[in-house]
Amino acid sequence: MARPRSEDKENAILEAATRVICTHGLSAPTAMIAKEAGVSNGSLFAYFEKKVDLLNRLYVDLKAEMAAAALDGIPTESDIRTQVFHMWSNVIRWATDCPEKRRTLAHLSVSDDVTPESREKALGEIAGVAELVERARQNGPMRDLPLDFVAALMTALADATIDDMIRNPANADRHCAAAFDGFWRMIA
Amino acid sequence: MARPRSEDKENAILEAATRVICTHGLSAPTAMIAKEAGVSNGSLFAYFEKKVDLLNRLYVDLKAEMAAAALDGIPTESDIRTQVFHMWSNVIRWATDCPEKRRTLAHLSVSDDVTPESREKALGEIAGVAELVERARQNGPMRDLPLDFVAALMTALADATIDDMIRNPANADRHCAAAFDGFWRMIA
DNA sequence: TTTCTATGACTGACTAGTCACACTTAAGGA
DNA sequence: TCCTTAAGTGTGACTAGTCAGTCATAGAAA
Repeated sequence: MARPRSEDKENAILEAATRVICTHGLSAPTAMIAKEAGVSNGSLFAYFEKKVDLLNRLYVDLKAEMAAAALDGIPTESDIRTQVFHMWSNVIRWATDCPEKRRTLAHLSVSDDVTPESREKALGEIAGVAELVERARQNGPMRDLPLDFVAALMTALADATIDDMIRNPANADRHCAAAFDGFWRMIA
Repeated sequence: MARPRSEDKENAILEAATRVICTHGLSAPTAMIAKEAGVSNGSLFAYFEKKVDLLNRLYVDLKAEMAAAALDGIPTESDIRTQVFHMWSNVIRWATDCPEKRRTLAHLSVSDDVTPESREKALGEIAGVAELVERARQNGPMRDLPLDFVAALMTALADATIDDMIRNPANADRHCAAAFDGFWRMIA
């Protein structure tokens, strides 16, 4: 009986928030996000009751998108090292292809506005990644450590590698491969 | 002939800022920092012209303190692995002993308010750490990579390890040692 | 006609930084 | 030893600006 809410507008707000937060940080005004999305200030609050709600939604969405990118086209017939390297490359390609998404995700990751519930949800989204890491380390020296911890070490290495690749594009591929080799010596 | 500016007050402001930013983030009001330091709002701006200046100073100070802690009591007679492990343990002890400083430093590290100049300065403060890493990797598989990159990988691993130890204190020592073993397999 | 969405000016709360005035220090003169 | 005075520091109420979130009104769909 009434005018339906538009999914396009919600997406426009989320995409605008990614762009604006990338450059202005989490203190980016909602008015700026709304303007960038081509939507009125008031409408933003129709789609997301509070600014924190928008932030939490964005965090989960970006994590899910990154996880989906990581698992894209994994060669399941190949040996495990090849598969994990494929995943490693996927994550790094996603991060270098979408620097705005990565930067915004980095802002969100360290924010207190992102609730433990959202972080839990995001952990669920990256289950596929964890499963691959589990198979990779199961006969290696880190086989008795909690999987979460090993996954965190991998994420830390990948993140530092991406930072380096962005700062120093000339050696990007070489450093990407070298860091993966290091990671593999560590776990396998 | 005039009343001298008090170094105690400056330190009180820096320490108060560490505590307040730890819990309230970088958006902590200057008024709150001044109150915590037992100093008037106006005085804070006598010691630090702008809020960013305080933030930058705090960043460099905390980095220097961490570097000093890292190099404390290195057994220079022992083999290189022992020395690097000593440094690794020092950093991790500092971080777990002063969680407020670490958390505030983490807030500052990702902030755009911290200028490249401050980051450069901080890099100078940790030169001793870099020198040790250089000796550790010089015959290993990462000998041809830039030292900065290898140091960044170590920092990333140490940081992820500290996060894990804080979340999961029961296994702290075991994970600390296991992560160092992994790091050593990676570089040596 | 009903029931919702869309708009943007507006509100109230908050914050970085200022400023006029009060106070403190130390050097120098008596 | 005490007083004067120059040259600052210390204070907190205040200003100017910002921002999250609201609300009255207009308009679209059913």
